[in-house]
Amino acid sequence: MEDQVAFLSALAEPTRLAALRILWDGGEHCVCELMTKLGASQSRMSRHMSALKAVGLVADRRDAQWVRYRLTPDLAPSAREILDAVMAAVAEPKRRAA
Amino acid sequence: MEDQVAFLSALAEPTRLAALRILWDGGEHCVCELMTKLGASQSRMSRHMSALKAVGLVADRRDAQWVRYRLTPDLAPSAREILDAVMAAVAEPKRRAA
DNA sequence: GGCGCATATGCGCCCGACCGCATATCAAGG
DNA sequence: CCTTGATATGCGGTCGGGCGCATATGCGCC
Repeated sequence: MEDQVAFLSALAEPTRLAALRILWDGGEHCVCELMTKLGASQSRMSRHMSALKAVGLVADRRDAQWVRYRLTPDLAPSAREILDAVMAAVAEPKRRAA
Repeated sequence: MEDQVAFLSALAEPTRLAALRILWDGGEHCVCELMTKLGASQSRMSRHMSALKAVGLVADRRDAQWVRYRLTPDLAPSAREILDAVMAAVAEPKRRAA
């Protein structure tokens, strides 16, 4: 169960959640793009991506001077389902609070 | 998005997650039962349940000297889906790490 | 090699989450 | 009313997460 807690903790942070929402398009995105879009400092964004990588949510690839992040393609099914549900919730239009 | 972060934060704690797993049977459970089953102190368990209540995950009902907690019956659909996915993951038999 | 852009990381700080302990509150029963 | 069992809460302490700043590292280019 520890895995799930770590996984959920990784999701439970605004910047990381927002980053995942961007990665949710299935494409690759460099740190510089994410930090710009999310208004985060460089070190902050780098660390957050590192945290997402640590729990296996994202993968990275070096491409020249950039590091391209993407969602882990073969994410475990149970994790995938959680992520799907969370992304669906985040993408939702505003309603009254739950 | 803040709501979702609070919601996920509530899930991202071992004792709370374990408590939800117990409540997952759909029934009502008092604090004394939860604290015993989870090996948590009284104040600790009370506070954790309070935290779950604060984000709308559980509802409570006073029954004589006990307070019976249960999953919020009319949980918002998006929240419900996340909870379902998480519970399914937690309930899963052990496999290789995600 | 030197420069510049992109990224990672060491370091120290701060703040909030979580805890235990003690105490308050509440309900039932004698 | 007093006690007893169940639950909530005020308080202080600890610990870890997240941050900025500075610096290191990686990479391409000239």
